Amino acid sequence: MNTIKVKSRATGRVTLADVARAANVSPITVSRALRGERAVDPELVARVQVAVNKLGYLPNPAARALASGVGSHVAVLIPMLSNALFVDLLEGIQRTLRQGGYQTLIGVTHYDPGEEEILLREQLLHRPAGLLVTGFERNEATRNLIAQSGVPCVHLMEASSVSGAYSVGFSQADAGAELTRHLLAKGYLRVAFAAAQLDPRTLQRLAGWRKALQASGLYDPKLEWLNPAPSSISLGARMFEQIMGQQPAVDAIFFCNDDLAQGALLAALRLGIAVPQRVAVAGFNDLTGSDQMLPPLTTVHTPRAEIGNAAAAMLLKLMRGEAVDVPCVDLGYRLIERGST
Amino acid sequence: MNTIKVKSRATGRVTLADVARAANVSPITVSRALRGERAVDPELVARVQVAVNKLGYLPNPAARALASGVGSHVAVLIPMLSNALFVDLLEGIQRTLRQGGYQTLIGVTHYDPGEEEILLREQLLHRPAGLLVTGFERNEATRNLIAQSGVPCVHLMEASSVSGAYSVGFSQADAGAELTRHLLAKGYLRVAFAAAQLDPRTLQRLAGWRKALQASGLYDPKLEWLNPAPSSISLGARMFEQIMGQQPAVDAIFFCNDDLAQGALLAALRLGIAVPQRVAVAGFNDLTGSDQMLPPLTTVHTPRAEIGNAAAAMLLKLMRGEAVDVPCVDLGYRLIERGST
DNA sequence: TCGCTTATGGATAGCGCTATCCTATGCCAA
DNA sequence: TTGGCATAGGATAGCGCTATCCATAAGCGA
Repeated sequence: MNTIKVKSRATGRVTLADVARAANVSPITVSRALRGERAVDPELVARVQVAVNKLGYLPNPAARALASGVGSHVAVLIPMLSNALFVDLLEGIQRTLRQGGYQTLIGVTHYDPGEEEILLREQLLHRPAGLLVTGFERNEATRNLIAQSGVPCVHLMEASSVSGAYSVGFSQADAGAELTRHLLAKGYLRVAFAAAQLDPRTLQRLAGWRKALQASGLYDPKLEWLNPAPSSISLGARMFEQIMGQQPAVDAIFFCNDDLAQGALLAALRLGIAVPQRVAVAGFNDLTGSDQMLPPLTTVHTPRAEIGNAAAAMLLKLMRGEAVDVPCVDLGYRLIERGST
Repeated sequence: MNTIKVKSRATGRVTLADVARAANVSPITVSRALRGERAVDPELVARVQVAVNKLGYLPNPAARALASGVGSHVAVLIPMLSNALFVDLLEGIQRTLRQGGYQTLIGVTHYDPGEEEILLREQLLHRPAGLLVTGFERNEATRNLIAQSGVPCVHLMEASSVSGAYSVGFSQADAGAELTRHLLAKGYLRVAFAAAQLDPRTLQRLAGWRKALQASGLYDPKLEWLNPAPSSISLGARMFEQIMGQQPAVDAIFFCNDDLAQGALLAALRLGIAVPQRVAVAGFNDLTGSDQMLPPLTTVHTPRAEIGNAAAAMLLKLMRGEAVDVPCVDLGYRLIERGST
């Protein structure tokens, strides 16, 4: 018998080889034409394009990943999705990355360095083309993993210029200090700082608050209210009651996140404590609803969607091997004064 | 010259072939031992395990995907991350899927059927092992894509038993009706329904409300306040002002989502309208902060984390080719009566 | 004219797995 | 004994791309 034995596992999908045949060029030329890698005669590129459109060719990401050793997705590690801040950040990231042809794989670390390490290991297995991580603080193993992986990485939400690292964010410490100075300028003398979760960025805001108070000679460690529990509206309410109960002299409270501050405003309403007359309340991040509170909440607006966009755009450049002129982008913040101070 | 020409693009990572050599078996046996596919002599399995541990072997997902034609991830399509409901849902999904060894790829449709279709096409390119989509309503092209892809799919948040489809959720219509009956039982006679976004599930709750009112002979089309804009706290405030301005006779309002209801409660506070004396307010979903409002918000608690878990577990079974006994799981809901009604 | 470099198309050989077929072995009924 | 059949290991051949080397052509100074 002289029949050719064919054991095809063909999936029926149009492959690069089909396009090559239709365009009458070699497969590698199609590959190069589509990726823009190396120079290809414009006429051939056009022929390939026609064939691609006619056949409806769509590249197979798995094959591409296997052959090139790098995937067509970006791994994003963020602490928590229940903080609206990160939802906005993610929205910006996804939008920009999709336009660049990359998928976004989200890993939620729950603020746990160990979980972050595990997640990163898993993600690295999938050979992401890029990495977006929140802030700079993480355990050594994780830092080494990032460095040794050789995967381009941009750090989110902070703007410190750690040598050789890329980042997009703003100075959390400056923002904390500025909000504190606003309160001082308003005449408040005993400005408490109330925080939950105590992640690195919260602690930077704390440092900013401390610095501003110390500069005015008004710093007092008893004004620090730090609670490691997760941030939430109800925790804000509890902390407010606690502070007012134990330190009646406090005349302003800077909450490290708007959800806490919103809880505090609701608690004040419940307890009949006048804001801002009896005590002023300020938040951070300008989350949904803060402008609807009673009174509307003074806060600091942070440009997280823009940070997501900019970080993704920077990462796109890095993944394409293009040069990034400014490795550390500071997008600033904006004090928003409302009725609560 | 008789040197062997080696042009290795080897990545340096431990491959299945390395494990096979170390365990002194063939590569395919390693593959089978690790996947549990086909029977393999327990002794060989043990030898393979030892080799895997010694070498620290980790399978390459891209190679697996290319060879088998199916990826090691699940695509999830949800409408929006800014509704906390979906964040909780996602958290449940991710947790369960990760334990099953699958990655989660999130696509946000922004409640746009066209965008859903585009996202699905993109995702299908990546040959997901499974699919999780929100509800049943989508355009025909998208439905066909799902059906023709052959990818196992579970529908989230609804519990209707569409033939042949898998779903985990609860009856939105029943929940809407029950909350309405609660209001009627409390003696309210002119119960308005105020909704935004107007997605399918919202409309099902609307239908439930309608049915309950009609059953009591209290239905009046003028009590329907439907706004296609995205749901938010501030929109809730605006809608509340509008309703109270235009229909002073209304004595209770059922908002289709807690964010609207929270906005309404804040507006009531601002306007000096007593809740529930002058008008009762109820929400839906029991989102964060609803229990902290003034007065605390009556609402319907929906088990979205559990829905995520259960849907992911069902999908895991389907992806493994196991039988699913109950294709349509109803996880129910729970009326939570608080001070606002 | 000869080399030399710079473009550009293609042949070849994998990337690291799994589907598929084949073979060897053991067990049982007839 | 023999055939039938289930069990389990392995050889082979891809999956659909891209990295790498090679070949050919063009440009150009000496």
